[in-house]
Amino acid sequence: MTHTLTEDGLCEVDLVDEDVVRDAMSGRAADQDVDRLAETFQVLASPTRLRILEALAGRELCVCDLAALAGVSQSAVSHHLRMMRALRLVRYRKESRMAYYRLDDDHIGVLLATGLEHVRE
Amino acid sequence: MTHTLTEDGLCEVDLVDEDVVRDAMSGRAADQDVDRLAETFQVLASPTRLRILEALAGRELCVCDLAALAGVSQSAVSHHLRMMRALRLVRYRKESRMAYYRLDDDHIGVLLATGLEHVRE
DNA sequence: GAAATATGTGAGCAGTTGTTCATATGCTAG
DNA sequence: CTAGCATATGAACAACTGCTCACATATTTC
Repeated sequence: MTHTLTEDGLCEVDLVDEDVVRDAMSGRAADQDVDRLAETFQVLASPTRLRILEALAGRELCVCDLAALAGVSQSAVSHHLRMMRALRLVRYRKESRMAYYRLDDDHIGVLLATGLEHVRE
Repeated sequence: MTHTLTEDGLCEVDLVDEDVVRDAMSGRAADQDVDRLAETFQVLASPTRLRILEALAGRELCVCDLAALAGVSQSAVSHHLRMMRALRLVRYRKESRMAYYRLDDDHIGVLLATGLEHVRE
C-alpha cells in the first residue's frame, strides 16, 4: 500500500501545532539541509570518530596523539579527520609538520553531550 | 607507524584541562556508552528517518501518515520505526489497529535542532 | 641532498545498511 | 466467520562504510 498526501481518505493527516522544538525546526526543512544533517550524523556514527571528538573536547591535539587516544592507526585517523573536516566537525591549524585539530564550534560539544545524556538515561 | 599511549617519546600527549563541554562529558566515557551513542547517531543518519522525526516534532502520527510524509513505503517506515524504537528515539501507543508514534524525549528535539543549526550556519 | 618524521590519500576487501517484496499478525466491520 | 485494513517482519540484493596497506607530500635535521 502506497499512501500519498493528496490521496483521499483513510488514515488522513491532521496537523496539530503545539510544540517547543517546532520553533527551532519550524515547517519542513529543505531537502539540502536534511541531506547534510544526515551526512553529519553519519560522521558522528562511529565509535572511533566519537573517541576522537571526545579527545578533542576542550583542547587541541595532533594527529598522532589522536591515533594513540582513539586506539587506531594514524592512517585511519587521518581518513576520519578528513571526513570530519568536510562536515565542519573539526578544524585544524598547521604548525610546521604538525597538524593540531580542535572541535569546529560549540554545536559539536552540544551534540555529543546531549547524545551521551540520552544514551545514559 | 603505530603509536600507543605508553610508547616513549615523540609526539607525546600532554593534557590541558580547560573547557565547558568537558564538564558534561568529563573524562573518558565508557565503551558501552560510546558504542550506544554511535548507534544512536547511526539511526539519525538517514534523510528518511530524519523526515520521520521532523514530522513527529510536536505531534503524534500513525504509521501510514508517516509513510506519506516521508515519501516511502509503509514497510520501509515500519522498519525505520522499529530501529528508532530500539534506541528510544520514538515511542508509540497502540489504539485498536493504529499505532501512534511520537518523539521519545526532549533530547531528540535538541539533537535535531542543534544539528540543523550546525548545517545551516 | 638524504634520511627521518608527520600527515594525507587511493585502492581494495569484509562487514553493514536501506530498500523492496512477500507474508504474517491483529483488529474491525459486515 | 470472512474480508479488509494497519502494522510488523524476514529474506535478499545493491550500495555504502571502516579498516589496512602502500605510497605520496611536506617539513625538518644532519
